[in-house]
Amino acid sequence: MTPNAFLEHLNPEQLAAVTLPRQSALILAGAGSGKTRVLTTRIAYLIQTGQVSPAGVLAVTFTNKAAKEMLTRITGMLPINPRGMWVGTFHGLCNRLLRAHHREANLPVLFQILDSQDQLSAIKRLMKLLNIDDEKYPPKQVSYFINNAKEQGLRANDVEALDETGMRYRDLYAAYEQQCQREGVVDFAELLLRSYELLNRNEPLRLHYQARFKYILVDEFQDTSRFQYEWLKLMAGKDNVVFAVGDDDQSIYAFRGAHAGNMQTFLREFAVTSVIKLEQNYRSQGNILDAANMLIGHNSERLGKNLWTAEGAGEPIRLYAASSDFDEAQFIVDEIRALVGEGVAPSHIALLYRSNAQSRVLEHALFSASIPYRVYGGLRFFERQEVKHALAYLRLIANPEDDTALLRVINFPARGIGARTVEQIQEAAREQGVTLWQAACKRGGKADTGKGVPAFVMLIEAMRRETTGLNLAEQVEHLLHASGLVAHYQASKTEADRIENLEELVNAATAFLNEYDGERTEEMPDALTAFLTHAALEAGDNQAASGMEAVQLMTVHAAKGLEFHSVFISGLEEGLCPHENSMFEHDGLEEERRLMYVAITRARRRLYLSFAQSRMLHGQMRYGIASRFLNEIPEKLLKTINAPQRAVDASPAWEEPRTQRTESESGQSFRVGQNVMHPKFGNGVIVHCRGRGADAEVEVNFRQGGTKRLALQYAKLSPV
DNA sequence: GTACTCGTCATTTTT
DNA sequence: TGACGAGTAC
Repeated sequence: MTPNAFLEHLNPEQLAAVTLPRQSALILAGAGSGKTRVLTTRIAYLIQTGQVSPAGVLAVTFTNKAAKEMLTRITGMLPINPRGMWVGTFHGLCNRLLRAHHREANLPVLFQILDSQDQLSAIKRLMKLLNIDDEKYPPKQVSYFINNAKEQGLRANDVEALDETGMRYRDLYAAYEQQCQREGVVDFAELLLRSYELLNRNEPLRLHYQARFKYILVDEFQDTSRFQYEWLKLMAGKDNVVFAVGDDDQSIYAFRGAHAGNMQTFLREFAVTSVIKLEQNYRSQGNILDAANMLIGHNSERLGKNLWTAEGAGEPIRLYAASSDFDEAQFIVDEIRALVGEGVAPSHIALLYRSNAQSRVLEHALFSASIPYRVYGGLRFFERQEVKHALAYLRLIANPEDDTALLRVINFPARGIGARTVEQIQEAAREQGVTLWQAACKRGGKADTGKGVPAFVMLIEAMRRETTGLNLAEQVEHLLHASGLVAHYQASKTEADRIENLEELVNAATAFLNEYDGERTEEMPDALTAFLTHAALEAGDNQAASGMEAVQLMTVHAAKGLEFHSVFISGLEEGLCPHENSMFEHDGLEEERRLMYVAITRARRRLYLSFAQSRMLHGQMRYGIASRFLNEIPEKLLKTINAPQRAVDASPAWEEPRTQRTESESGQSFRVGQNVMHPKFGNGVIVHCRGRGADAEVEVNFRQGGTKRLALQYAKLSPV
């Protein structure tokens, strides 16, 4: 291979980014502009030209999937062993760091990682122990408080408590931290905070890593949190360079801590002189890009970018105004049929929506039409309860002091250890300042009954004995049976299908083992711990097996990074998209607009937008008006599809049928769609009319205040 | 211990 | 409307 073979098909901006001399840079990469390609080619280029060895590269991504993809692409370009490179998520890299230096970080060798579920149950457990009212202090709030503090780099005694409640939360944080430390577990936020503190405090170590990682590359930079940015700064030190790739227009995760403002801060603090914009889009046709550009142009806080394509305008964007959510779904089904008839593969068609609840109507319509579909979201593999139970046994083998794991399975499958007994153990453990396991061991009783605490202790000890010397997959296999989990689910009528997942867990262990043996590292001496870490850090796929040709249903968030031949964006109504809750959030509307932008730019060739005038939501009929975002797309790009007169949307039988217009007693006439003014509620749009004369009623969707039903006789409505 | 009822709640989600 | 958690009755 010639030195620069992989540079050949890059466009000028991509090439400039890839071959940039050693300096910090910000690559503003629009949707579909070849972002991943630039990132991976940059790494390959740096190594190929001898500017850095693989060991000098640190690349951060946001999902494990992205990390994997990156490694695959790099090794596809260069015949190198990727081991030396550090490519992974923030959490994955922090884990690696803490494993390698667990002693300095004050952690046990085999520390375990708590996922959010585990964290919450650990908090609940703690609060029960401390006898704290969980009505007054909801465990969810407590976990939010703790994670929030950690995200700001604050330990419990750094937290300022302004009042009684604040003090309570702070104390809970402190107690929680003690509990974690005692049990040798860390939560997600702790991974980041602990490794930050480690590097910050330990100068030789910090200098070591700063000397090592000459080049730091960050993917999806707009999704970094404030603390992750601080972490990067610490890692980079004074001399290293950061190559940040991101798109402020695609920042849709502010609600979980992403801070797109990091981009501006980065420009300033790293004295960035090279900002390269990748604006050529290789995905969508012209009309789609124009719509996206026009829409996002309504946002004010932007670094500024305009996507363009070398391809033609393509088809117009289709807009459908449905009378109801049911009608909307029916329309989508009809169009999918037509598309598939034209030869579009179902898997290249996506149905996007703002919130998961919207999928139901769509699923129903698809199901009735016998169109195969697949819904993304929901439980992931390692989050399933049967898998969690099995993992808890694994965790106990690795470390019986893991109280969270112990509580999970001490009586599952049921072995006659009731809540009262568990409380006694907890009480004893608290009094003696020991872990539950130690307390359980001390607890006397007949062990030969096969029941009760002694039997449980013996079971775990026997498991430890019997699994030593076995490989990971064999260990998993063994304890699935020894624990009684398999027998339990086999005996159950309703949960027998969970066995499949348990079997899948053995497969996952086998697969993991194969990979792990190939890449055994100094940081991960123990396959069992490595597997448990893998399970916590990477929750696995949302659905077990699919791969079948099926239409793809998902939220807009879940669609980020994907592309489809045809995309349907449904539910484009005020209150849904933009979501009503976003109105109270800082930057809320702009984030919603970015969400819409992400949705639009998923489409390659065909894009459908639709909204429904009525929609069943939370068991109640809601009447909506078209999303403001639709008005922000130039009409010339849209082709409106008229609603065929399907069945008039169903009103309950006891109500007057709805009409398009009505007249008040005084003879004033109103029609659906008309803008009106109300002295108290302000401006709004009529969405439905009912009755006439003295009975005349209208439903008005007000800009502020939502939908109201008003009797014309009393309401002082005036046309605008 | 389990099966049932009742009440509550309802963006978006990765690690 | 419907999913889930807590609490209650057997």
